[in-house]
This record gives sequence, structure tokens and C-alpha cells, in this order.
Amino acid sequence: MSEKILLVDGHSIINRAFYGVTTLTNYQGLHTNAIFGFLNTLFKVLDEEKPDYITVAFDVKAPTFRHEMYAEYKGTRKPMPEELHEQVPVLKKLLHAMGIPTMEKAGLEADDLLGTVAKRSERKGLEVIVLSGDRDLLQLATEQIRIRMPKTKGGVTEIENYNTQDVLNRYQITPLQVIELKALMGDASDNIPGVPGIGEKTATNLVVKYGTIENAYAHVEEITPNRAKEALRNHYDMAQLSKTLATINIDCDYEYDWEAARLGNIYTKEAYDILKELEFKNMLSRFSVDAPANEAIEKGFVLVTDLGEAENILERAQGQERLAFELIREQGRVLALSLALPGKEVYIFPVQGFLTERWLTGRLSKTLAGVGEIVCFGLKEQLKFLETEALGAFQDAEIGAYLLNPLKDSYSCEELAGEYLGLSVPSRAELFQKQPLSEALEDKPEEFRVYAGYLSYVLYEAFPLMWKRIVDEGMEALYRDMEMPLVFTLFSMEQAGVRVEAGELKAYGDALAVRIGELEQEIYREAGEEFNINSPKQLGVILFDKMGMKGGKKTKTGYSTSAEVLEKLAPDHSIVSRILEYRQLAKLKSTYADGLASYIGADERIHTTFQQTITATGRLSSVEPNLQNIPIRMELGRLIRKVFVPAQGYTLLDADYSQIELRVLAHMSGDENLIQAYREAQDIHRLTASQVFHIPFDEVTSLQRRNAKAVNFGIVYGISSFGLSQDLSITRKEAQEYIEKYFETYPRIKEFLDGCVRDAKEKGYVTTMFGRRRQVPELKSSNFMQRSFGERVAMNAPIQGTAADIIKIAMVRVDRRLREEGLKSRLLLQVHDELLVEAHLNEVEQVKRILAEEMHGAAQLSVPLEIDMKQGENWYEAH
DNA sequence: ACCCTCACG
DNA sequence: ACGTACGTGAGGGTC
Repeated sequence: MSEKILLVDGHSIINRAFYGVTTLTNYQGLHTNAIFGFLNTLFKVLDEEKPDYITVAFDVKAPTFRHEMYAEYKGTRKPMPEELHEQVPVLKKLLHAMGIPTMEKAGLEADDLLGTVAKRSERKGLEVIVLSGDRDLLQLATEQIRIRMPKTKGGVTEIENYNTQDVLNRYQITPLQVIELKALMGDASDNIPGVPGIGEKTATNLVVKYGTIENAYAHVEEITPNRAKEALRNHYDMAQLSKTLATINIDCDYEYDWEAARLGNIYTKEAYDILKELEFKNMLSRFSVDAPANEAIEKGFVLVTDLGEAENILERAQGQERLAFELIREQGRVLALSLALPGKEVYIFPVQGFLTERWLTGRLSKTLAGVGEIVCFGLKEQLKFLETEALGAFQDAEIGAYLLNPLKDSYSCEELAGEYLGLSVPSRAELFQKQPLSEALEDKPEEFRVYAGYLSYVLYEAFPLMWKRIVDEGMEALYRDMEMPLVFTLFSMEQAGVRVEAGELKAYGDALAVRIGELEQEIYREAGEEFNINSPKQLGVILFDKMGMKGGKKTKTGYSTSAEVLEKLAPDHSIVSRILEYRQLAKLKSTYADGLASYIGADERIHTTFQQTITATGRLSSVEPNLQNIPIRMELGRLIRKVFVPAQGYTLLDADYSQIELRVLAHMSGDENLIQAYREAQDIHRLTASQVFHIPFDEVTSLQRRNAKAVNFGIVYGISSFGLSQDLSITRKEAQEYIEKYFETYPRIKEFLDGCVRDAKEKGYVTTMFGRRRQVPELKSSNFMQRSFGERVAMNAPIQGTAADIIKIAMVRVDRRLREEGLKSRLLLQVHDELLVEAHLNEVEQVKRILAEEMHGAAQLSVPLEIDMKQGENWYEAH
């Protein structure tokens, strides 16, 4: 068998990684995402190919022959962003530490080096693999030269193979014709011009038919469509130039030493140290001799299918000090239980035969009741399968992971394995792709055993290490006394659901439909044609092109038709008023009338899901459906709240914090002026206006009050003169003056906000009163916009987050008291500063007292935490 | 999959 | 000069 050489297009792979992998930074603030993605791809190919030689090619920042031919060449290309640029030298250092040579030469592009070495290696009789994300490289493909290109589909990256025949199959053209294609199409990223008016489709047709641009030009008279004929005739010289630019030089003047490229042991100590610096913990296992091998771990995962055996194991599990479990679920059903016991014992119990879901979950519940500490991941979603009173003993690693880094979209067991155990575990996507787990359990039992086993194994092993970090970072109480108890409160709220009158909701939707129909007809009549009013694109054409309204471009993709723009046009164009009304009604009907109706269950109630690990600030979110954005600001929308009603024999109590975020700001900043204002005033915005503008309280005009209110809001959002000027439709200068006056009146607020930004820059994160953290990596960005965003975030997160903490405390306490006092009344919803309770008619006064006491007493601030409370026969009345 | 728009705090 | 207020989720259109 011939030897193999792997040639890597360094810049192409690192660029792809940079834009494909979400932002990562190490403790020093160095961006690492591109290096991470590069290594992932590299290791994957190394594992698959096991080459004998390897070299990584890079571009050099110097003009090449292409620049001499064509001045514009790559001339207008955006420079590499700093976040990526800083990663290149680190990657090179790492490659050298791994004994992988790099090649670069002034005047030559990586493509040319790759082409040259690939061809020479082919002539030496080597099998050649070129790894690149760049389609241009396909021109090098032959029987011996295989191009490998990473492609991401549905979250799984596969590295495709292209020999001659694969290029033909995929693109209908030969590898060398890739050059012809590019000559016609051009390439925006290289600034290769191509022929204007010819896209991929036409270019492919021409190349398939004529083979080369020269031959196509010779037959230019036969070319159809006409547009392509003219384009080629007029721009043939351009195409010839592009062809030269696009042709990879396979005969460069470059000395290549194969022996220096021979692949040795890449897992060196130096490389290990660099990876450690980079904090790529799950890659360390490749390099570390003492990390447990996956195989050894997986050998210990035992599949249990016998009822007697299952009974024995669960019996033994009972009374253990610690265990970890995961119920593997799909579509509301349990597929299997994964259970880890002390001593690296891991069992997987698939639901099958005598091991029914009922038996398994029932037996597990009994087991858990006697266990000291129960580690799991995503407890709330598993509680519905359990019947347990062992409430205090649960640890939820997902909650822990969220507190340690609230910026992620989702959390997974695999990440914990990498982060805490330096262990690389196969992901669900890797093992089963898109296959449902229930199928995987049948089709790939061996893979399922491994997948399932790791779920509890990793939790058991990783949680103590995670706990140490939680304690080190001062979030022990936040985790133990706020978030973990809240899991049970939220579970109870979701189970309770809120009652909705389906008939009333239907009637509301029908009424909307009638008016929507009328508006539709009027809009078509005024436009003079039918079109899709819901399409911003079509609407833009009608309003701005056809009817000639002044709107100008605003979004990346075309005209903006947002309410903000339309409202300016409405006074002069009746069609625009109608469109605004149509939009409003269409929104109400699709999202609320129809949308909510589809969630009403057989119990006449809607059960939302509260997500506890989503927001960056510590707030909750509500999904499927979102019950935290039910209309209230406009009367027509507000009417929807009338369909939210209490159960028979109950009433609704709604309590909300009055301006909790401003009060939090007053407290955290310690500004005596604002604190005093809150101790006295009923109307804080009016008082702010009076103090900022130096006028008596009673003489504040409504405009002044409105301005003061906007400034108060702006402060909480992380003030900027631009934002305020937009909100108040004033100039930036005026906005800046307001802000300055505000800070003169409340100097400690300025100090506090500046302090937040300073802290965030120094430490990399900000915290709430209760120790919740939010990292602010944007502050290190080279991009002004990103950095400014980071500053606003640093000012807003402590305020919004502390308010979120306070209501979470209140929720846990209210829930606890309702139960401890033996009441039937239950919490139903939380809307950031508001709690909705379904109160039994016999308990109303007691529940009011509980709400008032617990919400008020949730935190001791230097200003009172006031609440407004109302009772009603529906949510409209109660709020 | 991504954008636009719009509902809430 | 850059081009924005902070935090969310859902529906519809477009590619």
C-alpha cells in the first residue's frame, strides 16, 4: 500500500472554524474558537486517514503574481478581524509543538503551495489528501489526489471526499473545469471579477456544453439565453483574466522536504501545555497519558434487561450516599434509565418486556427517596415521571452549568465531560445523527449502551468538580437556596397550567378575521393589485416602488416596513394606516387567538414551559406557548386577557413589583438622592424630572415627566445618548445633556455604572446582589459596536439580574408558604416582575397576605419594595 | 436557517 | 467612522 500525505489549507480551515464555532475565550481573554474548530477538523481527518506525512499551508501577507496581473485582486477584501488574526500565531505555535510543519512563502498563496506539493507527491506515488473548505481546490482532484471539504449539516460536520469522479457527480464538470466555472462566475471572496450576469447555473451549463471558455467564445453565437451570449461577448477578456487568476500554480519555486513532514507523535508535552492554556479540556484526553481511556470506561456500562437483576441493582442503590441518574426520554415517554452508583458502576435499563416504564420510574422513585445526594441533568423535565418526596437531595448539573456560564444556548452532558473530566464522549448526533432514540435503541444497541452510560457516568464524576467551582465563585447559596428550590416551584406552576376559555378565544379570533378580511380588500383596492401583505418584501415594493412613498432603504435586505417607518407615512397615506391596523390584527390572530388555542389541553388549561437556563441575566423565559408576552399595552390586544380565567371556586390574584429595576439601582448605587426619592415619592418619574430640571414637583409638565421616565429607562438599559435620542426623537446632543444633568443629580449612579464597566473589564464578568454572574466577552472585542454593547450589558445585567433574583426568591417563598399553610391556592405564572396566583375563594385574604409579605420581604433594600396587587375574575381584571 | 416584525418586561 | 438602547419568543416569508 502506498504512503499517504495530508496537505491542509490552513487559512481556509481556520477561517471556516472562526465563523462556524461560537465565540470562545480562555481566561486571558484570548479568542480561541478558530483554533478549536481547526483542531476538531484536523483530528477528525487524522483519525480517519492516519497519514504518513502532513503539512499545513498558510498565506503570507504579501503581493503575489495575481496582484501584479489584476490590481483589484483581493484588494477590497475585508481584513481578517482581530479576533481571528490573533489566533493564527497561536495555532502555528501549537502545530509546531505537535511536530507538524507549516509552509508559506512570500509571493505565493497557500493554494499554489498546496497544488505544487500535491502534484509532486502524486508523481512520487503517494496518495494525496488536500483538506480545504475552498471549492477552488477541487481543480486539483485526480485519482490519487483526494480533496476533503468539511460540510456541516444539521449540526454534524462531515468531511466530504472528492476524487475526479466525485467532482463530476456533484458539479457535472471535471476538476480542471472548476477553473472555467470560476472564470465565468467570478468569486467575491477573492475579488475575481467573472462575467457580470452569469451565475452558477448558466456558468455550469456553458462549461458542460463547451468545456472551456475559449471554446464557448468560439461558439458564442449559439449561446442561449441571449443574456449569457451578450455577457460573454462583452466580457470575454475579463473571463480570460479571471481564468488565469483562478488557476492554481502547480509548479511553484518551492523546496519541499517530505522527510521533515513525516508524521511522528503529535501528542507532545509542549502541545499539551498549549492546549491547557487554551482551555481545550476535552482535547487534552488525546494528549494525556493518565486520562482514563474511553474504552475502559465504556466497558463498565452494563445493560440490564432482566427484571430480577434490575430489582437487585435498584435495591442496592437505595441508601447510597450519592448516585446519578438520567431518564432517557422521547416524545413524553421514557426509553431507558441510566444509573451511576459509587465505584464507577453504571447501569442502563431500557424500557422493554417486564421492565415497563411504570415499574422503572416507580422503582426509581422509591430508590431515590433514600439517597443522600442525587445528581441529574434537567430535573424539571424528569420530575413528571417521578413520585418522590426526597426534594432536598437533588442536584441539577444543568442549573449548575448555567450559573457558571449563562451565555450558552444549551447545555449538555458531553460538554461537562470535556470541561471537568477531560473526556471526549461521543455526541448523540455523532452516534445516531437525526435518528430518533427509540429507533437507535433497536438498531444500534451497542452505541446506545455507550451513549446512555455516559449520561449518568459523567454526571456522577463531574458534579463534585462543578460544585467546587460553584462554591469558589460564590454561587453556593444562589444555587442551593434559590435556583434548586425554584425547579420545584416552576414544575408545580407548569403542572397547574392556567385555565383558558376556548370558546371566548375562538370568538375573539373570529371577530378579528372579519375585520382582517375587510382591511385586506381595502388594501388591495388602494394598491391596485393583490399581494401578500405579510411579506415585508412585497409590501416594500408596493409602497416605495409602485406608490413612490419616501422610505428609503433601511434593512440589509431591502426596505424597512416596520411600524416605526409606517407610522411616519400613515398621516399622508390611508393605505398605510390600514396596513398598520392589518398588521396589528394579524399578529393578534396568528400568535394569540389561533396560537394559544392550539395549546389548550383536555383540562381546559394551557401549560407553558418555564425555561430556567436560557437568559444571560437570570430571568426566566416561557415557551410553548410564551405566556410572558400576552398583550397589554393596546386595548384591543389587552382584551385577550379576559380569556385567562380561574378554575371554578377560585379567583385570580395578580401582584407586581413597582419599578423594581429602578429600586434595585437606587439600592445598589447607594445614591442618597434617589433612595430618598423612593422613600417619599409616589411618582418617581415626576420626582426625577423635578430634581433633574430643578423645578418644583407640582410644576413638572407632562413632557418633562415623559423625558425623565425615558432617561430612567435608559439608565437601566445601559445609557447611551444615541439610544435616548431615538427614544425621545431628540438630537444626540440634547440627549447627552439630559444624561449629564441626570448624573449631576444622582452622582452615585454614575459611579455605580462606571464601576460595573470597570469591574467587567478587569474581571471579565459582572455580578448581581446575590452573586449571579454574567461574563462580558464583548468588552475585549476590537469592534467598537461590540465593545459598546459590552459596556451597556455590564451596566444592565447587574440591575436586571438582581431584579430577577428577587422575584425568584419571592416565588420560592410564596410557593412554600402556600404549601406549608395547607392552602389550595397555587402560583400559575411569572412575568418578570409579576406573579399570577389562582387563589381559592376561601383563602383570598390569606393569599394576599402571603404575596404581599413574601414579595415585599424577598430582599432587604435601602428603598421599600412596593407591590401592586389586584384581584379579578380574569387576567384582564386582575392586572 | 435566517430575516423581519412585533408581543411582553 | 463605526450604527445601538437591555432581556426574551413566535409567526410568517424567503432562500
